[in-house]
Amino acid sequence: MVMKMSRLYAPTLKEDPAEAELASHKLMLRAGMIRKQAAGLYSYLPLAWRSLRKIESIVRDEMDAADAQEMLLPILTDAELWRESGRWNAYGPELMRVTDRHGREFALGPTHEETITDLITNELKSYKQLPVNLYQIQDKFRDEMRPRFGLMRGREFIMKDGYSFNATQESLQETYDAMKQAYANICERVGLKALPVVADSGQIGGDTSVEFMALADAGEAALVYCDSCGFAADEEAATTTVPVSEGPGDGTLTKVHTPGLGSIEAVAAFFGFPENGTRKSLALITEDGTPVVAIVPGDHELNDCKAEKLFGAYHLMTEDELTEYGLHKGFIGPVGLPEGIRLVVDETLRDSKSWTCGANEVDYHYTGACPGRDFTVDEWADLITVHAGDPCPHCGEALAGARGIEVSQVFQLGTKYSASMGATFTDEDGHEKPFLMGCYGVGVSRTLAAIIEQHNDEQGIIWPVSVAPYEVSVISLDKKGEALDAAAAIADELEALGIDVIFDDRAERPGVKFADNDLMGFPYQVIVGKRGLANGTVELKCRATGEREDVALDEVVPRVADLVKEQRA
RNA sequence: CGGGACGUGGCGCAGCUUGGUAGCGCGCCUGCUUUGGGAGCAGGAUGUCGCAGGUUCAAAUCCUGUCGUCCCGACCA
Repeated sequence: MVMKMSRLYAPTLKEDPAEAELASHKLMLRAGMIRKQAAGLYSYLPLAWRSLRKIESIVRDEMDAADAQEMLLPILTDAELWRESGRWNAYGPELMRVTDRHGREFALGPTHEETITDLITNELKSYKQLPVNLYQIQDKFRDEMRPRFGLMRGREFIMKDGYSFNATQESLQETYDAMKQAYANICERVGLKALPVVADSGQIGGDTSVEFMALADAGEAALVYCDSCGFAADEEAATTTVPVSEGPGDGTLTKVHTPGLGSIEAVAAFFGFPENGTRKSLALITEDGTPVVAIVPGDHELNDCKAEKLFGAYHLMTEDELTEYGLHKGFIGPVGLPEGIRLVVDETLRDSKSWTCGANEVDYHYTGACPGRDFTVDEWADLITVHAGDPCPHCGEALAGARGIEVSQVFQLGTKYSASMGATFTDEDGHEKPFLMGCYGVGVSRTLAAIIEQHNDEQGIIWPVSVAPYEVSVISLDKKGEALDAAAAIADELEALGIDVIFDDRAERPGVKFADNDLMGFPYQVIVGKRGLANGTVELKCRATGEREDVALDEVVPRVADLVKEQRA
């Protein structure tokens, strides 16, 4: 049966709801696709659900083609497993916890490394059974500090999560590469312009990771990419070799009176040098209480993500702590650092021999400070946040910046979970070894939001055919009579050809129908009215281009069917 | 969790400063007219003003608390 729009549960809104900020969020609410239940919790109405199922089916298709097998794990996971992996505490308040009637604790799965590892531990014993790659599509739960932007960051969301178990690094790399390719295919097929970027592996752990970023100004993530060599990275993870200019002076250590110049900007201006020629010194306390001075080029920031890896849960020194350690805000530097303070310097400064930096004395800076000669560096490390304009680490060309929505991510986990949970197999040589694991996630509901974010205009959503809730809408301009009958017949014929079609049979005025159909974004509209029928034609409108064309009544069905089938991914 | 804003028919908002009858637009229902880009006229329904206390003769309005929502920041698919 052809779906009739008069029966469709899709309450549309004329005005933007006050709570929505992003185009995708507004449009999904306006087009009657989603409704909020509570912060970060949404009901998917029929239109959204149809698109989600299409996205899922593309995901399944690609997963199966890459030799992964679908299964389903329980959403509730025993706290014991989480304690074993150490994440019951490490995951923190983001883990939704529930207690059963016996007082036993469970987590609502935010991801399923523990569950899957526990499962296969008992079943996979030999290298001969490997590799195994399993996936599921399921609701996930994360008690986000700040759910926002509709489906972009929900507390309950749909995710495809997959896990591979491999015997060797080569095998893991192979699976990982296959997943990466599958993810690129998925983005392409759902109509997303996405960039695979080098990522930080974050909370899940492990060492190698790539995120797929759907390019969108509304994206929460900043990324940098290189037009010449194709390198791309999450700003959090990007490394670079920033050329640093040497400071003023002839390279001899000189103390300069700089009264009141406690900022990089002021110091650079004072010396008439770019900020890049100065050195920014930050005093902080690491997780284990060690005082550290971290130094980065004056025009760059300390990267929080990198710093946390190095220092643990660190914090910048408070005024009191600065005093306690004999440091002066605005005039901190590497020369004459008080005893006991560890000096960590960004890699990019390795070859710089003439620094302009604080003198550890109020109102004084040094020029010409030279590492090795005037002070000793305890550790060189990658500390800075890379910016657009910095050179590409591979080819040296200037990096461009963009914003993106992280729609999927692949990780090589290594033995992080298998080791802590005692998940081992027997290798060829008879030795027991922990599995090498990979994990692969696609934010399915977020992908839906990202697609809309990339495909919309003033009028509403513009669905790619592959994920449109309906591929064609047939609109009757009359409430009854020949136009209605002709439209009904066209809709029937299209459906018989396997096209997803919806029939706008509503007793609404044409303007209302056009507005709703544009808002809901069906890729093709077949508009049937008396006027055209008198000439034996109907109008075919392409939502994406806005082009309309009169097509003979008996040609429109094959015509639209072909157009649709061509564009199915 | 820190900072900011907001809770008034289904949706978008006004009213609150200076306490006293709850209002507008959209949507909804009925009728007539209209009918190729969100129609016109006429009639109609819908509110414990987030919740709980307090002040007062009287609270949407003032006070206290509380819950919820949104935005900015730290986390992530």
